[in-house]
Amino acid sequence: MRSTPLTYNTTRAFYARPTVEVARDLLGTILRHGAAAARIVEVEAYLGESDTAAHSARGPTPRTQVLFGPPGHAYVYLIYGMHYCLNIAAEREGKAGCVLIRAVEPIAGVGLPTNGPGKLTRALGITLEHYGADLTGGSLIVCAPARRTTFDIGVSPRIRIKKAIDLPLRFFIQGNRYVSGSVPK
DNA sequence: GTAATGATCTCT
DNA sequence: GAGATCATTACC
Repeated sequence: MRSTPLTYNTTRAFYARPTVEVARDLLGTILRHGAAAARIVEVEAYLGESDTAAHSARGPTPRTQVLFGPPGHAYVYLIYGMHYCLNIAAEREGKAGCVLIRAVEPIAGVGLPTNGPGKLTRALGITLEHYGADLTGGSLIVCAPARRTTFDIGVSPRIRIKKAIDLPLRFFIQGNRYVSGSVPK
């Protein structure tokens, strides 16, 4: 049994920045849900404007309203009728933009694979009940490591979307074994 | 009301 | 490479 790293909660200001910056800075942070903890190793940025691949591209809808609300809140949705995906709203209130958590590295209390968007939500027990949850305080939170670790950040186009596939908005920790093995077609 | 779509995963 | 499986969205 190893001790988990000392951590401090992320702040609202952390998320109230350009989506791409938030996405990059989320790499290496700790996602906690109850007793489960995992390190974020792969993310994708979805921009609110001029990003046809984003759910927020065509304006607010009942589902995407949280993306236009205050940053630092969870956007969870069911995809393909089977899997939940966890996103974190970025940008200031009134402007859409979010970061999809694609893969995490288990730290404690995780007994299932986490190398994929649908897998990590299942492994951490994240469901629609977390829709709109405040990730700066609550049962589901994101913490930053007390000791900053350094790593190389890899960049690539986003995976398995059908629009705007040319944009390099996927970020991951270079060489980390928990980065999803999915390869764009 | 009806139909198309999809930021996935698992098995073959 | 294909199927599972359903909420959301767009359109009639």
